[in-house]
Amino acid sequence: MELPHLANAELAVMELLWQQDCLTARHIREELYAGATKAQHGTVQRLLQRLEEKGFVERDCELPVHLFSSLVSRQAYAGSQLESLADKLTSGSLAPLITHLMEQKKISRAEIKRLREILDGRTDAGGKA
Amino acid sequence: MELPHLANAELAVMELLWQQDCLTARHIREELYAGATKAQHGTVQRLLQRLEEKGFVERDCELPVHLFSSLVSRQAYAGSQLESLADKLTSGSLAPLITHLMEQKKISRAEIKRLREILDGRTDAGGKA
DNA sequence: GATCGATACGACAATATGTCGTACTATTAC
DNA sequence: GTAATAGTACGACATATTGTCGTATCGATC
Repeated sequence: MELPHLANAELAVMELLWQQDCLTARHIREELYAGATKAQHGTVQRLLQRLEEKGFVERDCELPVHLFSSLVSRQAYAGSQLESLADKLTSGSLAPLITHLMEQKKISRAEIKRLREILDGRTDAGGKA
Repeated sequence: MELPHLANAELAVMELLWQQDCLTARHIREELYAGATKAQHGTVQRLLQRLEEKGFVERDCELPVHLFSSLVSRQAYAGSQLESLADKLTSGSLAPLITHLMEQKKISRAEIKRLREILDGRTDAGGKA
């Protein structure tokens, strides 16, 4: 996998595309820069262009007003980031990471229950997230 | 927690300090820049200074040759990074991250076993790593 | 005080990122 | 066809981070 890292503004764009199937640049600008006095046309286009280069976003050029949609799911990105974290810090193993959080009581009882269900194969990791 | 992010060279220094209790700058330079022609005195001092500013490293100034030791364990750092990852991407929940890795078969059977043990409280998360 | 090793830190190059401005294109209105 | 409008492409800049180096300084030893 090994997806590149996304910076804040880029992630904000992806957040929108993860919530809605496809959006125009205008739509994204209105969401992201709602109160902005200056029109951030260029900024959004630039962000989308770079996300496209990174392979995170797809562009439908059928119409003159392009439609953008995400090519990488939130989970795929999150998973890849988690993997590289583990690779960098714990020889690829998740155990030390989770052990530490457990010891620090950073994992709630509900979360523990959910994780156990996931590991047991009952992968209805529903909950809210 | 919320520890700052470490860049590659900084992490390399921490790796050494995680392996050995305390080291001189010289020692670190010899490990990190073994084959270097130029003497990277300054570089290492700078890295150590910045790590000190970030609160990752402690300096013992008793002797004129300072001794450096880590203030943040590998696990603490890894845990904090994992937390901010989850906060940024999955509302703080680990379940979606792990679910995805499981679905992608990115987690080995052994690792699953170990994680289950951790969740069950038998926190002898030994293994390697 | 000269010398040697170590520390302190300013400065620079490279990179990444967010932003803006301008040029170009396509559609619509006249 | 041309003007006006909306959208896209992208060069360019400001800022921040990081790795690197060079120089100044400090302390101990001789």
